[in-house]
Amino acid sequence: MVKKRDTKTTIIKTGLEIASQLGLENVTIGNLAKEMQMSKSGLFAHFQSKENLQIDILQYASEDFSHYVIIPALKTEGGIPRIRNLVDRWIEWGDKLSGGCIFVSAGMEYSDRPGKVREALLQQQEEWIDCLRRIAQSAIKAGDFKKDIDCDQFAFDLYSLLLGFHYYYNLFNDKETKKRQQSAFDRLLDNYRTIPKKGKRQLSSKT
Amino acid sequence: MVKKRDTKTTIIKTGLEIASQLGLENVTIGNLAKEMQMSKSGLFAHFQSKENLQIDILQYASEDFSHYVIIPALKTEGGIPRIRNLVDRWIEWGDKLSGGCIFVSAGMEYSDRPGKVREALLQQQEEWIDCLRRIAQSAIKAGDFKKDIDCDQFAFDLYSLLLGFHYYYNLFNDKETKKRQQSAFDRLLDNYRTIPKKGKRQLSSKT
DNA sequence: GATAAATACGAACGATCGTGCTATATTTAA
DNA sequence: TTAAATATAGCACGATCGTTCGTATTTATC
Repeated sequence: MVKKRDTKTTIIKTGLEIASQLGLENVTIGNLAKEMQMSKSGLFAHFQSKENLQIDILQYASEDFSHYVIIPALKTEGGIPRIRNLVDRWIEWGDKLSGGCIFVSAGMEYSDRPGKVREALLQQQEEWIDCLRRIAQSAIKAGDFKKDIDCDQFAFDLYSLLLGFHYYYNLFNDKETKKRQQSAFDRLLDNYRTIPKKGKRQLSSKT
Repeated sequence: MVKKRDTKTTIIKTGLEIASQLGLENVTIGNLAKEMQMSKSGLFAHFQSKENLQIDILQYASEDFSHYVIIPALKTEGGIPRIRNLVDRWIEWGDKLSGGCIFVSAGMEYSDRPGKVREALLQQQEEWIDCLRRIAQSAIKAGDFKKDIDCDQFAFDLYSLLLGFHYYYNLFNDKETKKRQQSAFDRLLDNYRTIPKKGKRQLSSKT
């Protein structure tokens, strides 16, 4: 049993689950300790402050996101297939948490709440958007995207779409959401895609 | 001085401002009373419960939104001009609150938080999305949008875009956000717009 | 096996939370 | 002018918040 050193990780995982449901600011030492069946002070000793706990949760989420979303997507062939793969994994990753993608909810929560937690989140999000931009660039290189597109604009467009998905999916529990997201996503790709042989309108492609 | 009956409204307005910054759940009787320079119990008596206060804040915000966004937009000519007008007002309205549009942040906050506040919010949001749908229908009727479009899909697309705007604008304080939003918005309209004379690609139109 | 370090606990702290109860002003109605 | 209604304040409650401290137990090092 490698129990002891795992305790901190288990706390963080549990905290992540709570954070996705109630928000990162509403992860309290008390309910987290109750969930873990340990004392408040015992749990607290792992982090020295609530702020550290919150940052550790974000850090863990970020690494988990890299592991399950970014790294596998970067192993697929560059271009549109990689983008599709990334989006699929992104949505799947959010599905693992009952409150959806933690970065989406935390981004809203900390938009006007200064402090170290916000700073940590901000840096993660800037890296993530940079990742989206680079993935658009790789699509240009692969010949799937037009050469003169604005990759930052693409990152904005794609992130907006996923925010919409998250909002509809988690607030309304709308079963049509995945369909709508897919439809909007196909159209988004079409706007950046290289024009095929003829000047005709193109249909959305599958997979 | 019609001071007395205004007190409740002032409390609600102040609560709305706090809610937009810290979230609707973090509007506390204590800090709200301090802000209003009155006693907790005196303030509390107006609402009988925190839940009522939160719902009143949402209700006030909804009426204010109708007054400054929806009703004026519906007075402009139907079709794309009305849609542009609506979006402009929507963004302006969010700018009045330091934390941005309350419905966006509250929607994220209550995606996984059962209760009467969530139910009230949910109903408002469904009405709002219905409003977006009807505005798309009016654009069809005006001849600006194609006849065979999915108006619910348009509502999803437009809401997603505004969520992206809100996220970028409030979290990153990115000055380019309005430009990006405008660019994505023009492209969104193009996707629903009736094809002009020739089959050529069209440029985004101004105003 | 002794020792030091890591881990956990119990109890308590001051602060704040939402919410009652009671009393006193203040406004409105008769 | 008085009675009723409304608005506000004061005080207290149990609960929970993040945090500290002293102590016991486990683990790793010599």
